Amino acid sequence: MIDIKIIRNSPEMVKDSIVKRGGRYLKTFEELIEKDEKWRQSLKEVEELRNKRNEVAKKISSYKVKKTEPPKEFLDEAANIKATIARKEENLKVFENEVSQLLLSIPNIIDSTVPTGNSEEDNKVVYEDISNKREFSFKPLSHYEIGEKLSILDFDCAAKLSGSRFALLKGKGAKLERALIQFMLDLHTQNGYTEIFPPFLVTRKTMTGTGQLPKFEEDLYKVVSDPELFLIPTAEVPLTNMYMDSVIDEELLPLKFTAYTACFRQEAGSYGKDTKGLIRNHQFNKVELVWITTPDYSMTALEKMREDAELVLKLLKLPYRVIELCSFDLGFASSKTYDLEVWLPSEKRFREISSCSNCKDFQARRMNTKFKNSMGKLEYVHTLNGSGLAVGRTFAAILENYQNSDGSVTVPEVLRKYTGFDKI
RNA sequence: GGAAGGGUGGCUGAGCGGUUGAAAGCGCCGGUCUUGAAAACCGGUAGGCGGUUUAUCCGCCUCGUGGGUUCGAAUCCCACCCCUUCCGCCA
Repeated sequence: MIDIKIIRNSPEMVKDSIVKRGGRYLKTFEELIEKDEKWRQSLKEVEELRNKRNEVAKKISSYKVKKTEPPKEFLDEAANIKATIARKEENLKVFENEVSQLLLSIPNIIDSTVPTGNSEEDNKVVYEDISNKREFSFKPLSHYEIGEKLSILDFDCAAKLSGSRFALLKGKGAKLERALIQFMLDLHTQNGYTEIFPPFLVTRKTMTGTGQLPKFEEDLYKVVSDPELFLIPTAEVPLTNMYMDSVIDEELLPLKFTAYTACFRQEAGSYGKDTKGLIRNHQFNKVELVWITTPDYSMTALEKMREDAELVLKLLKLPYRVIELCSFDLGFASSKTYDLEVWLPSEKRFREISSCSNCKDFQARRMNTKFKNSMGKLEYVHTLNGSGLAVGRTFAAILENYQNSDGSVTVPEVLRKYTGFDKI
């Protein structure tokens, strides 16, 4: 969440940021301002009463300590105040809850360098590497056509087991998926990331820490037998929350984590979109990157993290480009985001394969994660996350970009020591 | 799932109804001593929120979480969560 003091001191700046996102949150914002006013008024009243109560209690205490009876008028006054407080506190609690819910529903302030835009058309291409883009002498097939022909992907079987938007990998396909995970993790751990294998189920509080809750509950899978537990939609959630409610030594920063996890998303609201193949499934694999840094370093960290994710594509020799998301397309928790997009020959277009975001102190404030700065003061850390990469989409990109006219697929060189075969 | 014990400041750990927001130690910051460092000694050192200021004061809240008892709760009661140990079950 953003600092409510910033909202109070510069409401126009925050409003401007919300408008640039497309104005979806304007109503919430205005309601927040209104409720905050009421809450502070109510708080003032209650605090004054509590102050009175404390003073009377202190007076009574001075008699009790001396083992003498306090005057009856003190006791009566105290009882009186108590009743009033109880009434007013109930009121206060209502405002307090409303304000905190509203505050949790306001998106992050966008960074000043983010291009303003009204649709994803306004996203900016900042880099392109198509040196590995092939000219096909035949009509390139889609990854699911290739996969099904080679019997390494079976969507019918997956649908039988689980319904739509699931994949079943078989034989060399299953092994290629595993090889990709291993390759990515090895690469990142060599680059200074600490590998984590986190829980795939996390609590409501954890989901709130990174911003998936309370706004986006309909995107998550929940556990029916335990309403506090949710399946992670990304490893960003457990990784970033590792330092929830704690103070980190500044010397430990930046912390860099990588993890492979399965990810689970309901994909509500994407009916009819990417219904075939590996692009948009309810369950998919991803290798994630997370940084926890000091505020002055987080923008540099974003560039570094993006490069670490790009390296995977470079080594796999896949054509890709880097997009800087415009204000409209920016995620809820992010203040600045780069997307990496890989070339899919069958679609003749680039598709998102990684998203690298600087969330600044937005998540840290929700998680209560701080560090002690050089002045000895506690300060919120900055958090960043990025995919390094989405495994299923990488799988798809390999099938498409490395397909041969005879229907076979060549395994990228860097993967061969993991797969043990060079052709599918 | 059952039983017992426990969750206190950045950390360790005392307190178990009335100036206790909290002893002591560690750590950290400043100072003395020293050519410098260490040691020793002296002093300082929780966070959040509201108001007032813009840097000063006042107030409120916080001893796992949420309720309750009381004029007053870290301290008593209830529920829940987590940790440790033992038993049971189990990949």
